Amino acid sequence: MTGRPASPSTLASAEEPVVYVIDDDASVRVALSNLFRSVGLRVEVFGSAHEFLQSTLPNVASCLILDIRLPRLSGLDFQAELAKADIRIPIIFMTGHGDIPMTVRAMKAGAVDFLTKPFRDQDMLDAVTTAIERDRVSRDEARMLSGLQARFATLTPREREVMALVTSGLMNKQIAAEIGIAEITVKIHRGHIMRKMAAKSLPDLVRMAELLGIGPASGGQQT
Amino acid sequence: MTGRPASPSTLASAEEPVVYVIDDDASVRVALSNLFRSVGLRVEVFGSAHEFLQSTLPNVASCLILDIRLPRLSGLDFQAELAKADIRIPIIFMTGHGDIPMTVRAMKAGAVDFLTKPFRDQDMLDAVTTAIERDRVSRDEARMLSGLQARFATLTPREREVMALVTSGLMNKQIAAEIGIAEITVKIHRGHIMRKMAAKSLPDLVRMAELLGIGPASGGQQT
DNA sequence: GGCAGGATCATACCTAGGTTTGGGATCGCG
DNA sequence: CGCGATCCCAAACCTAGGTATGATCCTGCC
Repeated sequence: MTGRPASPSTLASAEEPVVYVIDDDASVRVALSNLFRSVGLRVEVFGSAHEFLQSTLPNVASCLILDIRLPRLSGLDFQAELAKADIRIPIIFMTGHGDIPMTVRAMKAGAVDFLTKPFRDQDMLDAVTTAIERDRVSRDEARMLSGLQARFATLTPREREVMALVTSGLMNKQIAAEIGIAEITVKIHRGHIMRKMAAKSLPDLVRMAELLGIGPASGGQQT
Repeated sequence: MTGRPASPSTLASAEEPVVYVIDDDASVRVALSNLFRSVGLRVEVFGSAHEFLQSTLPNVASCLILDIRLPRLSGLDFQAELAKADIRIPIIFMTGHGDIPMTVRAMKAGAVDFLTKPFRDQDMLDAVTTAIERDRVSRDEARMLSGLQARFATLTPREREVMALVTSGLMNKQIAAEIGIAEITVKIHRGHIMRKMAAKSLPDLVRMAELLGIGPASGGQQT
């Protein structure tokens, strides 16, 4: 199973997940690489965090395995850096001599697992399975949300305002009074909103508004 | 979650939060008790998990502090037991000689923090603040949800069915065709639903359905 | 048996939502 | 300066949603 699809598909969940391993010890890289390949997982290994950052990451479900004690940058600092750069990827830490505060910090920051060396292969594989699944879900959600946001971005300011009021449950006439325009104009805005957002029904639009975090305070507040 | 205070108030967030401490070492109990009292927090101390379980817990924001090494029951097992008994309370672990796997297990199970003795007072206070706030939010949500569920329980089977279809975005005539009744009957059911659920608008009802986890999965919805 | 609650439906009537057609005003930009 | 985008509105017209009145039927229960 080495066939690498060159297809420009956009569905992360439809492609082969990847496991990234960062470790300065070549023997660790080889061992983990073999372990993952033995269960049919794609693996990419790196000798340092720097190398990892310079590679271009495909948009597929993935996870990152790294030692808490990296050469230049500590694993925890690297985790924080990824978060700051908005690179969200589930992390599994390994450590030979970590301590509890480190563990707590890593787990609080969202690490999937924190394995002490030597660990059982099965523990690592379980952690990777969890991490990949978590990333798959997270990517699916992110993709859906970005589609929504793209459509929302095509709305004019007025339309966004009306959408917030519509999804909050106000009637057209109330919206008209609220923003000082005629009811017929609200209806027209509303029609545009439904078409631009590709909402099949009002409940549909309401759910979109929920995902977009649109409350009556989001668009504009007056009076 | 059955302990109901006799007080007329129902808002946990409006009452004084409580910190529960379970430790078999009296000096620890005293020290922590003093620490929390010094910042104006209510404290209840217990010498064992058993004692804690036998007390009736008031319905206020709270958190639990316990040593990973409890006399009879380990802190981790106690955590698991609470979860199994559906007693949700944020837990802060303390340990004198814990290890990393313990820490990981506790954090994965939702522990707020895992402090190694000796810890700085401020670290404990920070953890408690986080835990109390988390519990406050969680209790507020639970209370809101239980109100919703109570109202949903007053719906007849048919009304529940119609509610699922309405909130999924179908028109009355489509719903009528779907379940084989007249459109007028759907309208009547719909009116009952809005009144029983105390929904002020369709968007309102849609959001309730979201919180209740009601999908178009006709028939029954089991999670 | 009779009563309550649930489910069904018809008629009538009203309100709310939505589109089309057609028009007008403002504003930024090439 | 004209073009396009945005925002505004009216009249006409149609569909969808919602309520009230009154009625039938069934079922479980006292």
